[in-house]
Amino acid sequence: MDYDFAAIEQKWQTWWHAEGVYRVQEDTSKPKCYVLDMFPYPSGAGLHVGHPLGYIATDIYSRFKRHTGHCVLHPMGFDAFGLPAEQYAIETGQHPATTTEKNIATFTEQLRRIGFDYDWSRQVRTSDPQYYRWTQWIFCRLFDHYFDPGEGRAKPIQALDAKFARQGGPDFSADQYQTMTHEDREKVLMGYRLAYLDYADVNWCEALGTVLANDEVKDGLSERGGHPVVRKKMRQWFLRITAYADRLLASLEELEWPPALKEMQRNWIGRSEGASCLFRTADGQHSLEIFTTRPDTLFGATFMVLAPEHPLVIALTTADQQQAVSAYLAYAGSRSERDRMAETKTVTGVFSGSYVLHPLTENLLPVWIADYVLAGYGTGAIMAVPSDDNRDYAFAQHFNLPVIDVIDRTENPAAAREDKTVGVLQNSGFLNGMRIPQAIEAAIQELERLNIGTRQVNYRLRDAGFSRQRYWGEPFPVVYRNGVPEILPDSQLPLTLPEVSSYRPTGDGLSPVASARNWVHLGEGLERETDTMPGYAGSSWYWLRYMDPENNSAPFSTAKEQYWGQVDLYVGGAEHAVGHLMYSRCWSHFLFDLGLVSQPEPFKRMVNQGMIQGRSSLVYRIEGSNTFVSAGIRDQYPCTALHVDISLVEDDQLNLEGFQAWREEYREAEFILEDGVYRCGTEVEKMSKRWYNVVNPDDVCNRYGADTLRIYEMFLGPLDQPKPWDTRGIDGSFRFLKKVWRLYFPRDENQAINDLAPTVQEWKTLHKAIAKVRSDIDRLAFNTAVSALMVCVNELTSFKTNKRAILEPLSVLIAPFAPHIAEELWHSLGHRDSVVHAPYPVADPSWLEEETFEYPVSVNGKLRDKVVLPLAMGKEEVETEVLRREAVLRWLDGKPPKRVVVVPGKIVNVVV
RNA sequence: GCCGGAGUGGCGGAACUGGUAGACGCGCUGGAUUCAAAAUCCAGUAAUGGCAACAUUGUGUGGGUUCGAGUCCCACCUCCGGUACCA
Repeated sequence: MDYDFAAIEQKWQTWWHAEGVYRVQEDTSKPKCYVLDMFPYPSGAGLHVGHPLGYIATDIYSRFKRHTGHCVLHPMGFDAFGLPAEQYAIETGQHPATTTEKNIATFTEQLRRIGFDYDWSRQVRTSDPQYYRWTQWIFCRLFDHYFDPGEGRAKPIQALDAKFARQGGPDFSADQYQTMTHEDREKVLMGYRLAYLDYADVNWCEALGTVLANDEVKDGLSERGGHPVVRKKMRQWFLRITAYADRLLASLEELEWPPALKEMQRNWIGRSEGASCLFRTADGQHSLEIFTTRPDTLFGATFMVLAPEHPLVIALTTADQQQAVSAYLAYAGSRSERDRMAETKTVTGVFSGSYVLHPLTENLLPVWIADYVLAGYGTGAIMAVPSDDNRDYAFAQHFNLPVIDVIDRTENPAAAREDKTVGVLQNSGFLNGMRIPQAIEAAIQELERLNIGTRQVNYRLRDAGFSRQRYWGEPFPVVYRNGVPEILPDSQLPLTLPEVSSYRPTGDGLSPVASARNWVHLGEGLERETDTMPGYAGSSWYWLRYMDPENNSAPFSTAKEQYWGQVDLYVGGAEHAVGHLMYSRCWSHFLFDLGLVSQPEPFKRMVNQGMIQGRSSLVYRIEGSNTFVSAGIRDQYPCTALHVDISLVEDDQLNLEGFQAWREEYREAEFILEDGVYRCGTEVEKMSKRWYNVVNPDDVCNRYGADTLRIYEMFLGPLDQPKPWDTRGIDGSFRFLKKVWRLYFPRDENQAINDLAPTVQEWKTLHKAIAKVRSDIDRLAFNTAVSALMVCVNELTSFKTNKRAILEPLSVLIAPFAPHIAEELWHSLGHRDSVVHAPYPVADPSWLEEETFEYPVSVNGKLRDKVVLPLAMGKEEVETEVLRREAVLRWLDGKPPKRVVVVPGKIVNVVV
């Protein structure tokens, strides 16, 4: 009987499905384990072999946890709202729901073939009204709450409303608030809600009549059509994620995430401590607020710089500078973000004509305008300290502005200009002689005493834009009554998407939803919001829905949430390092404040799987001809490398007829061969249709089976490293499974499995593998776990092991990696239940005890003695141990040896 | 520039806290089996020298710590990923 993977895999996948072996039921008698994959966007292209890598890893991990007595939740779903489906709808007129449905079916079928242990009954889809009902529900809660900085958590907006009515607010009294109109009160509260409306720039393309996402804009032109794109203010929804900045930063500490990922999140939040400071203009008309992390260098400020977009630019420009400033603003406005980033070396700017007073020295400081200061960070204005900031220094040099050296670095000449810790203050009045950290403190205290500045923490993090002018997303459960937004009562959720006749943008900047007139207009002065939520809305809480996907009265039940708690292991791509993970953490913190989840942090342990790269094949065309030269001899000709479809290449040799048939232009192609064949060059690069190097998992499953695919993907290398796919290497994994098969179904009938007692060697081999595989799975080192299994199977093969006592635990040992063959083997041993729930074998330490070895000891090249020592003993320990032996000492005559050479496991050489 | 991570055979990669470098797999070489091939099995495979036992050199480069360094420290080079006029 041969290893017929196709029949085996088909058989057990059907059986698992029929038996419901992967159905998860909360079981309080067991410890829980929640293993999660980032759910995919169901694109039309289907999967390539890179996609399942992370899924295979979580599958092995979750199966292992199930074998070791955990109640495991390992769900899968689809992030089904998004742009590609909408684009496709625009082009074909098909409803995005239809194409999405079709794509999901393809994905599901591809995933099923690989034999994952997902509980498909818990599947979620973000575009399902029964799911987005609760996304809308959470949005309503965000709208209904504000962040109380005193308590550091979200509270109901009614509490703030009551507080304002009782004690007034920042710039109004209680009486004033009470007498405000409803509209005005709402305006005030809008400044606090966690989901709020504000005006912000969007990428507006007049020609297309639509708003574009950032990645649809290239160099100021629309990616499709190349029409000009301008910034335009529009009223949009935002999430006040900045309110949670401190908490999101602090709780990063407790997470078992890759250090790089945590660092990216830290940088994204970009917390910096410093001070704000007010500079009055010389005419006393205005004051300019700046933020600095170096208040200690206040005496070194010799000029001020405003961002071109700063609101005071107009007011501070004097008549005689009017022209120069207008010209500069026009120039700055014409430069895209990209231009600005690209040429950071060029110094540009213009003098406004105005001066401010230095708050401490009363000196006059000129106010300049330059685009190296960004409107979006801090206050959009800085005090320039050329002595301690490289950009300020370059600017001062270029425009010949004064420099006051305020830091004495003689103690540490190597210190950089912007070094924040090294040096002593000079030329700085009362700060003179202080070290930098001390001076920062003193300066802040002085600013606060003079009431012109205050200690301040600044963040790079911006509030998240939450509006999209698109069709295929969650509708906002919002109605405008005379322009004032109100959320729908929970009983009216879900608010489903209206049917529209066209998915094309309306041309006036509104979402296609706006064309559903009856849906939008509810009566006099009563209109629905026509924007939809962005792609990340549905993915910001989906892991919670898996816990209780059928719930019709709440997003999830408290009891189920308390059982499943945090995600124990989350695996996904690093491309979501800041977006999805930041939003999800924020929503989770918010739900925690509401008492809906038991921990603020959603994902305890996180791993980014590395990308599987493609191995492209290249052919070399001699320039100006249709002749192709083999890779080994291409240096003899001037030629260009061209990508060729890897399906036309076998073992790096080109299928010549196939190549000629591939493209019309190659029909007449001629070839210069080497050794009678055409060899292709290879290149490792991203797996992409563009390079014709995509390997489809279905093809691998057809040829080798899902178990081989799983083993090979894990064997390729560490989970988190990028690694090239090389189909030629897959034979090793396939051979491994065939060897496993032969242990259970030997060719020789006399070798049939029996109940004899295994030998010591057999036990040792098995238990060594158990110990190694268990610890490797724990640290997600699946590549070495597979190696350990290979060693084990190789040894058992050489022992011709056919003992049930070894082979039974072996089938379970292999089960997480190759579940189909394991299930077949398990049943072949007479079991009727599924191997999926079999207890994982435990390593017996008595079989792992160290072996000993009898070391021959040679003194000056002559064999003199023998000592018995553990084989695994270190070289030096052996040495010490040998020299301690009386018998050896006798041969040394008490003299210290010149040299002792231990060849571990072989001999000890002593040279006197 | 800054922040992460990594440089090990022909290739992918092992070596988990300093202790036999190159596990495991691919490829390659030789052999067995076969009419032949595929498949399978056995042996070998870092380099150099040697028939061999073995010796010497070897983990990007140069130093250092240590009885002992791929692993730790310092300096540098290269590659990958992220990020940036962030005041």
